[in-house]
Amino acid sequence: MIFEPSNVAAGERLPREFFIRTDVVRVARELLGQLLVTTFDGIRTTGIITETEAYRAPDDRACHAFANRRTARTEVMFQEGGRAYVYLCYGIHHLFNVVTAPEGAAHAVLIRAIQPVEGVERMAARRNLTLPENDQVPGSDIRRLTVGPGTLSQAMGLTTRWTGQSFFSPDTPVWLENGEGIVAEGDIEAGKRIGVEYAGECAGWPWRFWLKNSQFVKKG
DNA sequence: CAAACGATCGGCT
DNA sequence: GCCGATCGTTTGC
Repeated sequence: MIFEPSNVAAGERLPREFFIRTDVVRVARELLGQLLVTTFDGIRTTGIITETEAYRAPDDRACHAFANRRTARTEVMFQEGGRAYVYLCYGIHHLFNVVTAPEGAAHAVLIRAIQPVEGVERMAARRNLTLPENDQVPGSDIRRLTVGPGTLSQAMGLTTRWTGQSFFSPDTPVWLENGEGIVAEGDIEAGKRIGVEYAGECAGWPWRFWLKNSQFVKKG
């Protein structure tokens, strides 16, 4: 069965067919507007994906599995799409990626930002932030909750503990749901990926995507 | 075994 | 805009 946007109604889980497609750049675009869900602590926390980046072995120097090099850390990227790849960055930040493509191809999409929907209080607690009493409080910008790959992972309770977790196992605490279908091309902007200057010409590839009209992205 | 290096964040100037 | 924190992973000796 081939994935078709019309096959999945709003609120339903994204199926295996969505993730195992071979074009990770397209999947990165089509993850925009979808809903990331976790259910830790018996509490459902969700957010609309607003910013993503594609990473693709073997030709992408910025990808951890560049040249299809297998290590203990990157092995999960070679597994079948539809699971988490979470790794520790700078010794502090847990970065959550969605593994894509069939088994053997190491492709993944870094989730860079979400817009909180459900469980906002729990997210704030995980972030050690106090929710603003109103929108005018200086320094209380709600974006500090879930904008940035390290901060959204913390808000959602996602750590390296969950790397390899399938979105389809019966008791999984993490999965994705259809938001409102595939976002139109005109509502998406693209640019260079962040923090990959070391990757030579790959650093210039426009594989970062964000919702043009969202406040919940790094710039804007 | 030692050491360098991050797909970042937040505080400070 | 700049800079330090912080530690698992990876690679080199």
